[in-house]
Amino acid sequence: MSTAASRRRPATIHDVAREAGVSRGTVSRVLNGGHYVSPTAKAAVDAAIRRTGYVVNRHARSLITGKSDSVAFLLTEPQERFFEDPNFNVLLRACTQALAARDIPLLLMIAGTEDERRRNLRYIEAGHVDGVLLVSSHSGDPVVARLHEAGVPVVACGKPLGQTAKIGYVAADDRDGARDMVRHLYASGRRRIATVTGPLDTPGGVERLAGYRETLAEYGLPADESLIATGDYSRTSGEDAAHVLLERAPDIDAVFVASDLMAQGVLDTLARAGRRVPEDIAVGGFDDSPAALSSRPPLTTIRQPWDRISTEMVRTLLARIAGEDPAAVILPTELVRRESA
Amino acid sequence: MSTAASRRRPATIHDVAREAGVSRGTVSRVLNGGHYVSPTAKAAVDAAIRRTGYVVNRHARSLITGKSDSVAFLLTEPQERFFEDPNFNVLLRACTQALAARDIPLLLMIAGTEDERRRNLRYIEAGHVDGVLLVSSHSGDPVVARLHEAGVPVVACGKPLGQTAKIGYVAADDRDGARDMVRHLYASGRRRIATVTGPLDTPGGVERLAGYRETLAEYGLPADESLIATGDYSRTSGEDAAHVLLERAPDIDAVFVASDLMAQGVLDTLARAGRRVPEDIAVGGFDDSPAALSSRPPLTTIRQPWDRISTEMVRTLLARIAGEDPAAVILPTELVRRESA
DNA sequence: CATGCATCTGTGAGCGTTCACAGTAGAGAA
DNA sequence: TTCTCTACTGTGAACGCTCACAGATGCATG
Repeated sequence: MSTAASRRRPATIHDVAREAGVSRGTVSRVLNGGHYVSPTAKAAVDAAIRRTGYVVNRHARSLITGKSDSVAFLLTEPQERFFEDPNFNVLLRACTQALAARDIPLLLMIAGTEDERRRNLRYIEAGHVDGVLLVSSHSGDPVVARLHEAGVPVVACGKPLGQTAKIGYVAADDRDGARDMVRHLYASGRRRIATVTGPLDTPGGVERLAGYRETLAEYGLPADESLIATGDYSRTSGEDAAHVLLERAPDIDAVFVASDLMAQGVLDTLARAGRRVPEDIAVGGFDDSPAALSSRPPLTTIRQPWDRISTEMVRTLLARIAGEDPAAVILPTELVRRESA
Repeated sequence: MSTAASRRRPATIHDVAREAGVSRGTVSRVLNGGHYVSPTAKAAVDAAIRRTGYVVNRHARSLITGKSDSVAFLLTEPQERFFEDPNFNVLLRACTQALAARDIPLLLMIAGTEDERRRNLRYIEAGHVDGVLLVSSHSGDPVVARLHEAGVPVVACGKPLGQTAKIGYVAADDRDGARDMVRHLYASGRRRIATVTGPLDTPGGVERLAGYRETLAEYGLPADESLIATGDYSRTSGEDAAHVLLERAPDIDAVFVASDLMAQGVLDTLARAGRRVPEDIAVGGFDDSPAALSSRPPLTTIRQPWDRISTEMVRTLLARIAGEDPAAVILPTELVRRESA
């Protein structure tokens, strides 16, 4: 068994070449696509690789190619959101797997504090990764500019706000999703439709609000600012926002909430205020997170195609690394009807 | 500004040496601890590093040292658990940050399918990472044996069941946590205490059940097998288990559930069956996940020290990589009293 | 028969480090 | 003085790979 040799010292390209009776160059060519290699040579090399258990040493390769064949998943959120938001999990998992399919490892980086931000940027700018999948919803994030300036390929999740630099991104069609939801509320007979927005320095905050406004205008409903409350995507901020709305406009018959988590908070407040959902007030969420199913009643919500977002992010980033120009990809959302509206 | 040079081609150790007026060797020594370097030379090198913006090329270093200065976080769970279980998030985040503090990148690997498992093992066995943080609760996982066999340092999260190989791990004291909870239920006057266990091929499944049994015995309560139902940590399995229990033993006055998520399911079923919590039946969970707070009523539960578990995993793994023998670390849990019990 | 072109192959050089080793200088002991 | 020891420094030689290049072969073209 020559496979036993794989225990002691890992086989090198030399070992494979000797085993196959060819030169290093030929083995290398087989490894990199097999162009300009005769069928016989290729077969011999493949067999030798199998026999020796050879696996390419990525460090040696990277040293000369200057590429690392790895990608960073950089999260520049304050920590709470990472935990509370199930979308991050789906995103992270799907990105990992989409990359794994291409044999590219994913380096997970969390830049919550200033110190972490510095460390991670240093690492990335040193060229230790070929590209960055960026999750950073808040605008004015200095990281985006730094990365762009350093010439590192970046693809963001969600449109980076307030960014002069042209940077690729993949996002769900927030605005259209919001429109769908408000249309649905209108179609079920609601006319006093309020909204709880996300933070207005996030794309989800502004875009969903915009969709809400457009749809009201579309139906000729008055633009009443007292029907708009702002939250921060947390459950408690949903509770607070609902209080505000009930006080300012007790006659509302529907609320479009910009996230399921906040919608849960809204449901809590509504229940405590004795309002029945959906009989008295319809509630629409956004995200189709697990919370949407476990809430009482189950939330009608907007599903974002997180797995497609992930695969598109990976695809776009790899294209960017290969030299393509940055592109924006907008993916459609889907209305999920449950009992709350 | 000599910093401008950092844009074109990254500075090498050569550049730093020239800039500082010393040899490569001296720069290298400064980089690796600064032993056998005169104060003047060190100062000159430090200044040169700052001026040139030099960052060590890890590939070149790894090529010669044979170490990668990176660690894999390997998840061999079926996908659902990863999403549903908030503990994974805390664990992943804390591990990432504990490693980042030592400038060690974390490679996230998910081995759900057989194909992914093979790919990841190949990568790890090729020596591309120095060690593995393993999250794999089910017993008989071939990955554990493979990694151990390949001589890769591994630290598992939770005690690996059914493993002959001696492998380091870090875990919360499941058994003791379960004892605390059952004692708490007993102290509040309950005498017909049922339990919903986790899968019995997971440490959390067997250990928490063991703690339950021990405590009943401790109080001289009869060991009644009809009071024991098994779930799979999912919410729906909690619902089902509660149905089973109510049917088999309608007179129960308390349930110790081996996870908060299942406890939520139990609460649902109990509510539908018209049983009041905690008046009729007390419910105790396990994990202190966000679900514990958002459920009605809020769950009395057992908190596992996930941040400490994470830092201990990282510490133990690094020690293992440095040559220490594998060690088991058991960390204490904490009873969190809320309204459900 | 020379020429060109496409296909295939081997050979050095070098990527940016670390490591082993040889060597220097200065301090203290014989 | 001479020797030894310690602190420090510079110099090849790797590490395992890819890349550019040179050379070889076969086949069609002029």
